[in-house]
Amino acid sequence: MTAPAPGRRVSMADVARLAGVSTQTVSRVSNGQPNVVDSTRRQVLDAMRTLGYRPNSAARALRSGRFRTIGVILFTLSTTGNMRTLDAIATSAAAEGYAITVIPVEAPTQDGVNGAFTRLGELAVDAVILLMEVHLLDAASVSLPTGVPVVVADSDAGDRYSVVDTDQAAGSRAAVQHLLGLGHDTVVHLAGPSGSFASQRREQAWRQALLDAGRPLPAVHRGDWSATSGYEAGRAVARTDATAVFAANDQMALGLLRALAEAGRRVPHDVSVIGFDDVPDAVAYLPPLTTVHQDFAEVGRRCVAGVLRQMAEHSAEHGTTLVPTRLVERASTAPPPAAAAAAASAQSQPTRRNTR
Amino acid sequence: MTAPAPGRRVSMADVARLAGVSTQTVSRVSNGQPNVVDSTRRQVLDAMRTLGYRPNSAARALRSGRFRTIGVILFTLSTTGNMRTLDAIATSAAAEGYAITVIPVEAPTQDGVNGAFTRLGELAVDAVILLMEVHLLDAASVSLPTGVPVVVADSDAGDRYSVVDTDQAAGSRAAVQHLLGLGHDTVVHLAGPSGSFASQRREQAWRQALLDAGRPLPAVHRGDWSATSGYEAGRAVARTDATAVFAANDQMALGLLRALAEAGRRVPHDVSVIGFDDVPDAVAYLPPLTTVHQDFAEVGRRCVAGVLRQMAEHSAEHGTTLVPTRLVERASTAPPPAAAAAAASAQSQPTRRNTR
DNA sequence: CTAGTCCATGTTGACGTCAACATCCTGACC
DNA sequence: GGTCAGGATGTTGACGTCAACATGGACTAG
Repeated sequence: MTAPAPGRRVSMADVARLAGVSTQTVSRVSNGQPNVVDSTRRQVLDAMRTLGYRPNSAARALRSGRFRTIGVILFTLSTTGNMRTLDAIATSAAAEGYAITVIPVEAPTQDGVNGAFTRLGELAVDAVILLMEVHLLDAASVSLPTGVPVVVADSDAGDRYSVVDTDQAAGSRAAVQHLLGLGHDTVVHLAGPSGSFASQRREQAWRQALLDAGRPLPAVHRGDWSATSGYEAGRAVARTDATAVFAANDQMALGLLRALAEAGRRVPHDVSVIGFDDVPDAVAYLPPLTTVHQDFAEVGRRCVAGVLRQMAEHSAEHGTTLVPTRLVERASTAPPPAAAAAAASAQSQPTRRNTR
Repeated sequence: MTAPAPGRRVSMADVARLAGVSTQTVSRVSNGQPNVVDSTRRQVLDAMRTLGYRPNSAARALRSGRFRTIGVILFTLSTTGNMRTLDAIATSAAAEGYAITVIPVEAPTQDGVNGAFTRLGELAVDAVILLMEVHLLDAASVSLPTGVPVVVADSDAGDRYSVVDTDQAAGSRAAVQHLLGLGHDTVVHLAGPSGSFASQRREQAWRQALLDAGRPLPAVHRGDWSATSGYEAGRAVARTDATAVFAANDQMALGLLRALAEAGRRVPHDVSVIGFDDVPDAVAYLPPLTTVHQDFAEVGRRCVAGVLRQMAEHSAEHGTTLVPTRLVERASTAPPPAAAAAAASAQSQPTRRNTR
């Protein structure tokens, strides 16, 4: 009989026996090679269907040295950015016939990263996408296996790795300029954690934009990306006479909105608020949040394209690719109270700038 | 020389040559087997380090028939639930020495599911976790490869598969009873899409809870889980005299809160709102949202435990495991206006129930 | 009619690892 | 000193696939 031993997976040999051909012919049919006569091909396909044949990817990988799999190393899926980027990575990798293996790092510590890298060495991946800030990578004593293409997202290591990132600086600049353009004297910044590269970049761009416009530079409030930390910072902001706040992400902006509402400061009438990310919920915040849209999907696509290119060209290119942002105007920004009042009293007078 | 050919990965043979032992001894050291003398072991380990040896997982998998990888099939990562469950799956799988391969389904259509299942057949996975509603699975004409352990999350197919799910019914009941306990006459429901199993379960439990309490059954408002749809529904709710709303998820509750605020209905003073999920941001909503906490991490852990158990026992068990929920009381629920007024005017009088 | 060409199909061996079996060495005990 | 036990180490082959080469039949051209 041609029935394979029970409990064993169907192999090419089983199919070949049933179809009455050699395993090589089965291989050719399986890989869609052209030099097989139609009648033979049909026989083989029939046999495959009958037996429920599935190519053994382990044997294939062993033979070819390629797993058709990309590893993604990240700390947590529980941030909007990581999740949406991963989604895009998985989708565009699938389109190229690659699978995605997720390698979580238990804790954002040196040990955690080392552990992930050690596991990585044994994992069946052809390339690696790092979804994390590279200074943690530097702290890791284990280096990446050589010869494995790597692309880093969300980092500043363009001189050593291939990096894909959102254009944090341009986005932040757009946010500040939008507020200044509305007539605000200056813009307060609610920054992310000081250890975060994205946070640093946004903060620096905010500072530079104010400097370039010759505006006063208020003290920085700092959160940890969470809505709760935004709320804490918001209570402090509410005690000041700030008229415009640029929050480094939407979640902190959400907390900020709540703190301002509780303090009786109306948004955008008394205070304008702008966020960063454009999370799906931002449109439903109270009020709907003006924010800087990040194209995470594009970041993910470019990460995949990057590692595939490195694989194809056998190169270890480096350099930074910046994905542009887009300002999404909703209802949380408006001219400052004084400017609005001035505009109301004398509509002809330009309200480019006002002093308190 | 012992240097391996450039471009080739280091194999056991290379290590064996450098250490002056057989490949089998290298294998033994690599797998931590005890019957190797210390001096030999040291030599081998040194050689491994020198050459940067990493076991070839393809060869290992080919030999053992096990990939130490679990496939997770899902439509999108862009829902809180999927993302957090996947995070937990990845973490607990890693703890057991398993990697996670993400298999995205392009579209929630029959074709999309079929495509994913076809790919699955060739993928290097030992087991599968399905993060999707099973009615789509039924529509798929391709069946799961036999002999592969499967666990389904978020579904109702306990009679055919091993299912892990949140206890939707108990959570919904708790939400309704919380509101009734505060003195509301009845509770309006803002349901999820009618095609969703989770949505159906929550809606049914809400209905049953009201029936059990002998309360009137208001018409159902329906959204699509998004904050925007919650806002639309909220505008409709605001035109009614409803005093309590149970939203089927937090995002819709967020939109609902905005619609109520815009309509001048104060939460919780005029209208109480309760959500479902307990997303991290819920604490920063305006007001902070009372909601039903889902333990996605536990769902993920049990999914992994389930497939591992099936692998170990070589069984294809089925049945449903329910993960309990927890009501988180924040600031969006309160007694209804009439009851509050009555309580204020006559504190001694019990306010169990009030009529409009 | 024969030499030559092209193409379908078959045969062989190698990818890297590890289980099973084979061998060899050390040391204990009579 | 000889025998034997037991542990360390080596040898062989198989897992499933596919590239490279081998074979052989059909058809063309001179």
